[in-house]
Amino acid sequence: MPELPEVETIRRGLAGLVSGLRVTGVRVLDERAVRRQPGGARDFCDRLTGRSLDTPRRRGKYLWFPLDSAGQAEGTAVLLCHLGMSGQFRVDDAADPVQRHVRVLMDLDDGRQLRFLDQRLFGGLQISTARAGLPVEIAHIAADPFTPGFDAAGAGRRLRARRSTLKRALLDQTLVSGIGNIYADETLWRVRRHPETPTWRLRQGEAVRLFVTATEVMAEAMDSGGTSFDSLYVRVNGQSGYFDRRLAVYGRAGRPCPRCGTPIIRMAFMNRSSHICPRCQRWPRGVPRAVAPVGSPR
DNA sequence: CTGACAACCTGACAGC
DNA sequence: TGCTGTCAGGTTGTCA
Repeated sequence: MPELPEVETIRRGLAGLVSGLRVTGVRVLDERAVRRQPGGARDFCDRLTGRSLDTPRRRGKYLWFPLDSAGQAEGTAVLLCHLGMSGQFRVDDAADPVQRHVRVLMDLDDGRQLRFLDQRLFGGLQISTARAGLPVEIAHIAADPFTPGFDAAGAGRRLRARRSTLKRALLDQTLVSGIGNIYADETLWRVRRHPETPTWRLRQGEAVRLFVTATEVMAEAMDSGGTSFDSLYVRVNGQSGYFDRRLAVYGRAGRPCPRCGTPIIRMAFMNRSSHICPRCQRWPRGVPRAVAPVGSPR
């Protein structure tokens, strides 16, 4: 579900609701939501209780709250969060009924609760340490296009140095972070490139253009509050995003391409799907369509 | 370095 | 009605 625009929408919502509030109590309703915490749920609660949440930060699809940690020598403690496929944050009155799939409840000192929900449990929370402003677990994640000082030219050079294909490269969080399946497909449609185009085939200007386009798509999505297909992605206040109305190809197989009217097709990609316009995004010249399985007849 | 694949999970939906 | 299979926005680790 949540890619960069959704995570950023959530971050902004949380910034206005919980920044500066103190966590007075923590309840882990499903241990799997904190399985990345080395000391388990007990350790998670101990390390979070009594701390104040600073304004949340984000890199790519990761979100974290610096915790007030004056006097800590070896780094700043943070509450690190990844939403996986179905993670959500909600801020509710402590007396409000607890929604389905709530995994962690955090009491705040203004009488409300920060609630972490996650249907599929691919996401999770942990208490971590930040060094140089970055939680150590995500030091390997590349900057995203909205990171101050983002180097599009450098990203373009690294993309062209890869011996891979465009969609794989766009999804690679160690090249540029934040882009997921939706925005990769939308970006490739805008630049009229097929997902299987070899990375080394782009000229430098085209590679930079690819990331600039991805940035534009995601900025527009943020303006719409993100993309909601169902209740698995909603904002902190429960509202849906509405960028789905602006999608050109993702999830639109069989519907007309907004540019040329040709029906959009869905194709298998890494146990998932790619959505393309077969007319705007031609198969790259000289690239074999498919490799015949070894030993297959004729 | 690159790719393929399994694993981590739940639930909605289609088809029989 | 109920069973089975398929699919879904992501990341990580292992193996070739």
